[in-house]
Amino acid sequence: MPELPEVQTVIDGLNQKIINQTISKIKVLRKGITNCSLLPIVGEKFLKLDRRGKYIIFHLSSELVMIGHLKMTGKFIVTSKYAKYHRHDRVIFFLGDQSKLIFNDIRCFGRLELIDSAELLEKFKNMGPEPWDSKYNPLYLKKKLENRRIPIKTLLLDQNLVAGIGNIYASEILFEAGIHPEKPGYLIMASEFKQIIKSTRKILKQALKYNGTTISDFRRVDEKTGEFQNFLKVYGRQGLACRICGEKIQKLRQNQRSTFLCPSCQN
DNA sequence: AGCGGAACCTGTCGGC
DNA sequence: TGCCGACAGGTTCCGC
Repeated sequence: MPELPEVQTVIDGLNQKIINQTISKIKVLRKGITNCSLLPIVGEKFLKLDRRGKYIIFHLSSELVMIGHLKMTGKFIVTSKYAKYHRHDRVIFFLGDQSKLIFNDIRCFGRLELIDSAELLEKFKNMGPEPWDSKYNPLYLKKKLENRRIPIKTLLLDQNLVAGIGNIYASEILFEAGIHPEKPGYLIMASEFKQIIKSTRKILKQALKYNGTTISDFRRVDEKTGEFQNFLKVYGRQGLACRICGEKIQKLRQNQRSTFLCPSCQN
């Protein structure tokens, strides 16, 4: 479900609801979600939230940091402590103000991990720059892509290249950039590096503005959907007319994942 | 090192 | 109606 815009939307929602709240009790309803017991953070407060790529970083009033990843179907929902449980609720944090923070995840791929704050740098040391970081620049892309034989679409999904892009936005970014998703890294030209960076920022910024994309599972912290699905130009539109040229949108399989493109606008 | 495929889980949808 | 396979926003591990 969640790529950078969805994760940021969740963080924005959580910022309004859990900051300065004390954790009074934690219920873990499913094993395998956490790397260790969450008991050490009972009694602590949520002080501040950060995002790195698709990870949510919960800074607490202690040396410990909780790191969350939603993977495909994870959700954070804040409701009244009296709201009934849902089928896929996995971890519940009871908060001081009579609300509860629920980690709900249909497929159980998502994770909540406690680490020492001193380990944060180490945790993300291999992750690529954020899309708005000046380190994400044409020279950087040239260095990282010039010897790669695999398709640019697959490369954009590599979190060690650039952080936060997933399967929906990879297709949308390459459509915006006018580049064919099967073009291998080493054949990308200098002008196209610039275009990829520009398109990455433009698409992600638009998606952020509309609170992310809801295809099926993604929900905001208040359970509303995102709205960017209404603005997708290729993802999920196979067989429909390209909004620019009228050509039929195609669907491909790359590395066991769907890719969408306009064969006439992208080459 | 780079690359492809399987695995991790659960649910839904389409075809027969 | 029912069964079966394919597919779903992600990441990691394994083997070549």
